[in-house]
Amino acid sequence: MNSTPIDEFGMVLFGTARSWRTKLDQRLRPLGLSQGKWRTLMHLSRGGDKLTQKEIAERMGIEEPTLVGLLNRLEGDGWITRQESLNDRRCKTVHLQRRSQSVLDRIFSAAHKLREELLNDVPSDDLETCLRVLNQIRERAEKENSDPHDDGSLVANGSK
Amino acid sequence: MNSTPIDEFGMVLFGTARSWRTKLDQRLRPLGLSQGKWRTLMHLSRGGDKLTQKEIAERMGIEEPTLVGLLNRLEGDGWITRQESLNDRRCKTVHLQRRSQSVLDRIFSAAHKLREELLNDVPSDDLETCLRVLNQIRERAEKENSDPHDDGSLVANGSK
DNA sequence: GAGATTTACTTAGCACGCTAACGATTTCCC
DNA sequence: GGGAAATCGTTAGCGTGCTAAGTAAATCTC
Repeated sequence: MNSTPIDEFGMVLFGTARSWRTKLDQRLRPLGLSQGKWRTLMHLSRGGDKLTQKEIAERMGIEEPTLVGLLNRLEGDGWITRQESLNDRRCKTVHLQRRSQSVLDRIFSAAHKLREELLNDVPSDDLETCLRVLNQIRERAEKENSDPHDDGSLVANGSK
Repeated sequence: MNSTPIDEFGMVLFGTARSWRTKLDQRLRPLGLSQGKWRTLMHLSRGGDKLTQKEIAERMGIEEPTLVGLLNRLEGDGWITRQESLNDRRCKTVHLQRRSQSVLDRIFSAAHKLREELLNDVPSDDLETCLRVLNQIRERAEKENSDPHDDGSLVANGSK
């Protein structure tokens, strides 16, 4: 009645993502970094000193208030600075401090090493299939909701 | 230079899991439920009124303190009760309230419906491959760490 | 050009994951 | 049997995600 492969797909997806994240957290913790921090630094590094907070949040797939917290901590630790934009005083651009490059190298290296450890004996055909499926699912999930008949009629008798 | 399929695998995995979770959160929110809550109820429903908190946490793949918070909220909302074990007074068993069954039905149904929406046009071969790969990754990631020379000296002159 | 709307960042408050450390109980072992 | 160790639940404190609502600046509209 339950537990078709499809029924457990979500659970496996969540579990795998959590395990991966936890592993990376453990390895980067000695550097004083966490997933949110290194992800932010990575995106900044790719973006090249001219991204606004809005743009960074978009690239990272998180909401702006979440990014604010991350940037506050990164600024407190001295990895980045915020700077008001000249053209548009609503915006702030975010800049890596000079000392951040060395830590970025370690981040990229640790992340790459972990990926290799986790993926090295997965056949590359399978990996590509998996990647394609995941991308397909994400696109579908992010599509603005259809929800043809989500019908509020589910009532939920009780609770809070 | 960058973006081999392998290099983005982690990002895609995280992103897909987040999108899926967010979608489900949105749909179950009208019921006053969140991912943590419905996952807990589901596991309780499968476990059948005799699991201790420790066992539930294990099945859910979360730590005990995390479960404590979830159970507090579920108890506050009247979905479950805690009961001291007779045999071992350190343990508590967790029990679904009668009214929880109807909400469980809706949870299972909403989760199943979402899975179908997200997965229905993925070829089942691909899906199985994907599931197999994910399970393999998770096992690898959860394996007690080897980490033969995680040594802080990783330095990585070279960047990515 | 003044008022309404939109946009960018922030604040406040919640959910849920973690580790570390504590109290109560049980179990282990001499 | 009695002290050490292990086990179970909890509390405390933090990180990272969210939504809702607030402030300041830019833009749109009349």
